[in-house]
Amino acid sequence: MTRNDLPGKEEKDVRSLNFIEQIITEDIRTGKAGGRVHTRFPPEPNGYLHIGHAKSICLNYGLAEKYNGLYNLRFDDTNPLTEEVEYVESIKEDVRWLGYDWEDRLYYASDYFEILYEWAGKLIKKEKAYVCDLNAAQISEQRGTPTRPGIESPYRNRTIDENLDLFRRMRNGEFRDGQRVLRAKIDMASPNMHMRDPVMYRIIHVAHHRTGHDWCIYPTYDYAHGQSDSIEGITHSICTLEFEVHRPLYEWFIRELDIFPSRQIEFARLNLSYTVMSKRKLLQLVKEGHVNGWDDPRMPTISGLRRRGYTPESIRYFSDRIGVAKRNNVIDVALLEHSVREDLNVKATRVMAVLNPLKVVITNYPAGEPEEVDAVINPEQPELGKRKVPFSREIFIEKDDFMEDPPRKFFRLAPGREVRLKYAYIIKCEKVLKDENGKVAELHCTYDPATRSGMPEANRKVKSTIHWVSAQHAREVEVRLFDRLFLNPDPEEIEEGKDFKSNLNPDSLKIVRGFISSGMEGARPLDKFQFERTGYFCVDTESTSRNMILNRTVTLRDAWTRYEKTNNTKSTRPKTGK
RNA sequence: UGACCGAUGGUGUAAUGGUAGCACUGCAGAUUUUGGUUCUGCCUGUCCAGGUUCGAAUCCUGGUCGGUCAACCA
Repeated sequence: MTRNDLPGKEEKDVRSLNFIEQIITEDIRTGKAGGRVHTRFPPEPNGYLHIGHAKSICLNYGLAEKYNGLYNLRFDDTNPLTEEVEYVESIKEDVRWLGYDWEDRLYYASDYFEILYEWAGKLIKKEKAYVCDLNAAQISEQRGTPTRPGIESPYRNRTIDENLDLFRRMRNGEFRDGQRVLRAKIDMASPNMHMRDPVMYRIIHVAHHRTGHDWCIYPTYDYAHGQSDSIEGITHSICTLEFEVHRPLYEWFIRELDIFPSRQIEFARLNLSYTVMSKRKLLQLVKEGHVNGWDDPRMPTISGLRRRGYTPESIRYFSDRIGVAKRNNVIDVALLEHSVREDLNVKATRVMAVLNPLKVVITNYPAGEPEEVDAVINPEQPELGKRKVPFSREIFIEKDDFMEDPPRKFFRLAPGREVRLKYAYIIKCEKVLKDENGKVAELHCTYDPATRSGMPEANRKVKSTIHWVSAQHAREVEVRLFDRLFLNPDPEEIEEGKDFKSNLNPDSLKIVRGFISSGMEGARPLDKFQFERTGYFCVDTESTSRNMILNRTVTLRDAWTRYEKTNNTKSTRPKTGK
């Protein structure tokens, strides 16, 4: 599946553009910016990228591709207090992994510090900016509130020369952190708080990850972002909703500076059910050890999803499916799961693995005479052909595939019943052996030699087909069964006095020992497989040849479990009042 | 008690004054050597009240509900 080949994309192109596409289409029609489309993804290198960022990346870059434009990667690195190269590297890796190539258009806001400084001087000369000696608390105090206008700074009417001199000395390092700031001179009575003489520069005597000690004054987001867009010729500067109130300021700087007019467009950020998305909360989960790092497969980070077994294609498909609008949304995580299943169904090699073994002895099968049967590599890709799988007298099947006293809708193995062993024979359960606790320990079955797959008798109808692994050929592996990180679709829905972590799912990770036989020789980290009837799995990055580790990406859709669940719920679990 | 933004099935998203469509979820059925995939069918929706119009999800007015904004964060 290539990027422009997403299912559903074509019908979508015929009609129904999202609101941003409509704006772009209109801008192209009217010849704005010469009909050019140029977007950017502007992360701050202070954390890891998550699925919400993926939405933004796919949106920004997808739009550029769709309209034959260009896209940049630009690090918004204007705050040396929180930013680090480590994050720059992980972000680049994640964007590249998603399948996007920014070619030579990798930029940093810090590339523009010099021209930004110059432009600030220009604003001072226009009497549109001034140096203010108030401290942070005073500025905040004087800014007023959303319902009450602010008051003007006593330093607001300094002369141009005095401002120029002070600003130069700020840069020269003559003042302490926080001693003075440069402010835009706009309107302290504006109903928009961001127009009340916002800070443009602050003094921070800290080394910057790229510019080192060259600077001790740093531009704020509002002063740096729009100008960076303008410098790069960004036509459509797409950001999230909370920046909507910044737009008048974004446009004010561009107008006063008389530079290329990039246009800011806001969309609603992604929220996903059963997870949290804020960097702060994600960081908390990592720091407090609720997960094992940023790339823990349960995390909604790009690196976590990658390690979980998600493919770039599945994430791009997902981004395309969720759409773009301005209203707040919560996407059902089931759509994300659907997206990987759809991709992996076509790609993943099928393999049989038993995760919860029950030993079966086929009493009429010769001992010490294993044979090989043919297994399909991927029914969605018949051209891939078949693979040999060893079969023998003693095998493991899944505990869940046997019930001593089955309900009517249970089609699998039970005393006296027949099932088909996939790719092999039909067997019949003759005897149930139990341990001292009365638990089922082993099954004795007989097989029908005439039902070997491929033979005419094999077409006999049986109610179900189960997977298996030959005991003598079985290789033990570690299997990590992941589930949703939170129990509540909205982790923020909490009782008084508790926080979102009280909604953590205690069973989000279960580690079991499973058995595989053949088909996974030479598998490398992140290789993906379907364990037939069970789910999609990928080789973990910590997997070694001695201890192979498989991560469950997602289960297969499962009508039986669903049926079982709804029925158990009714009989065994008392309803909690609602 | 301000300004700005938003409101379409359970969840998302289209329809831009002319048949409310698509996807996910759920349910039912067909096919199936994966209770997978595929296919078919079904359930469920325009926040409320007025107005304009032959005709309103769409335009207007008022309300309701939700979100954003008072970092020298981005």
